Formats: sequence, structure tokens, C-alpha cells
Amino acid sequence: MEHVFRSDCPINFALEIFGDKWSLLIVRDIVFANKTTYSDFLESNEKIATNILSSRLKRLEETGIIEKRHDSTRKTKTKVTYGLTQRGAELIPVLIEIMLWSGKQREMDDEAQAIIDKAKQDKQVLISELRQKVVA
Amino acid sequence: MEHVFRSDCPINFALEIFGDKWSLLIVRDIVFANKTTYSDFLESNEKIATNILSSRLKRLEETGIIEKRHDSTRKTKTKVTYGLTQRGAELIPVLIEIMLWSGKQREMDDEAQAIIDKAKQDKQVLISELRQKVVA
DNA sequence: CTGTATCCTTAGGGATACTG
DNA sequence: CAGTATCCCTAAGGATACAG
Repeated sequence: MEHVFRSDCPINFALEIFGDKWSLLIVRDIVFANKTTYSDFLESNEKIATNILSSRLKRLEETGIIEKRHDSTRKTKTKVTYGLTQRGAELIPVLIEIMLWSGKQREMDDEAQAIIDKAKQDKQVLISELRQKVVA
Repeated sequence: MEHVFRSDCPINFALEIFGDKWSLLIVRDIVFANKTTYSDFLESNEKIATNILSSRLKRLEETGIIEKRHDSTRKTKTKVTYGLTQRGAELIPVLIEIMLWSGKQREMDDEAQAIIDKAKQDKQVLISELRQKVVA
């Protein structure tokens, strides 16, 4: 059955797709931390539970934000990786604005601060770089 | 007791503050729909329940995103309104990027589309206009 | 390594009645 | 009008065991 939205508002539309406490963290892991595998996501600081990770990966795939990629080079262990779709990569500006907002509210750790500084310096360049890295 | 964050990541920081299905809708109502009162928020299309609205207003106030304003002109009925703080107004760019993302995914209603179009045309101007309207 | 399944607890949320 | 309070249910989430 198809998802019925509470309204046609674009903010609400987005919230119903990734407006929970975990989805954007997975996207963040892919964009900023070069994480691609199930175990990568499990290792992140926020300590997502396996059942939640599983359900979020499924939903993000269903909504066309991430996609499974099967590494065909290795035969023995099927290596599954997740990457952003085009639609997913378009979330990069959203992530950056969120980081900029948070950066104004409190001190962040060094690697995060480096990204924030870069965004302040030239947002478009940062977006392009991240997009390229992630689409490739 | 103070809130303990799952991590120091700026994305996570933001998600723990407004990463739920309702908080950003309240901010949206203030920014784009000129809503300011409890009953205004209740009337929005998504039909928030009174207990949830109450708890979200409280949390948004605690986290410094909105503030109560008591209309002193009228004496009989104490008119309570909510407005964005400076910190809250800094969420406008986040809202706009979210709207732009959603606008790429599907058709939105006319008034939303008008804002999206304006954002595409000149993001900075739109942000300034909204900020001015909301801070004033 | 990539998940599912299960159990259990808590948080979120809908409906509605009620209060200053 | 601006909320609180209550009841009750469902979804989210943590912990852990297990399967391909």
C-alpha cells in the first residue's frame, strides 16, 4: 500500500521520508565519512541498533535515496555496499545547512568544524566536491 | 537534568533538537504561514494533537528556537503568541533547502511552488525577506 | 559480514475531556 | 483561547540471539 501523506507541504513531505532520528545519519555517514557497508554504519558513534539500521536502509532504498551496490570483484563473500542515488545526493545542501546551523549553536569536533569552515568559505565548491565523491 | 547527546556530530545535534515529525512544521507555520498562536498551529493540515503541540512548543522554547510573546495591548484575554528567536530564524536556510529537495521529488501545491520558484530565482533575497518578516 | 527475528521497554501520538 | 490531563494504542528503539 502506498504511503499517504499528512499534507502536500514540501516540508512535511521531506519529514515523512527522512524526518526521524536515524535516516539522515546514514546519509551523513555516506557523504562525509565514506561509509558504505552495514557494519560501517553500525560502528558510528550514535550506536544504531541492528534492527533499526536494517529498517532504515530498507526505507531509504524504497524512497530512492540510497541504493544497494554489489561488489562483483569478489566472489567468496558477497560484499554489499550502499551508495547515494541522484535523489540522495541532492540532500547534500540540506545536510550542509543543518551543519551550519548547528555550528552556530555550539562547538563541534574538529573534523566537523573543518567541514563547516569550508562551507562558510565556499558552499558551492563543497557541494560539488561531495557530490562527485559520492556519485563516483 | 541536561540532555546528553548521542554524539558531537552537528547533524546529530540538530536531529536531537528538531529531528521529529512535528517541530519543523511549527517553525514552518511561523515562517511561511504567519501563524503565531496555539490555535493557529492546531489548524494546520497535518492535524497535530493538542498534547503533542503543547510538548513541542515547550521543547522548542527550551531549546531557544521559539519564544513566547505576550500581547500587552489587550487586557481581557491574554493573547499568547509564539515567535522565532534569532536561533530559530537561522533555521530558514534549512527549511528552504528542504523545500527545494522536495520540490525536485514531486509536484507541490501552488503556494509552496511559488516559494520554491522564488528560492530558485534568488535564495538570498528570499531568506532576507523571511527573516525580516519573522524577526519584526 | 549482512542481515532477521524476538523480546521487552519507552516514547510518540490520537482522541477526548477538562481547566483557568 | 491556551493549554493540561488521561486513556489507550502503536511505533520506535535497545539488547541480544540467530541465520545465510
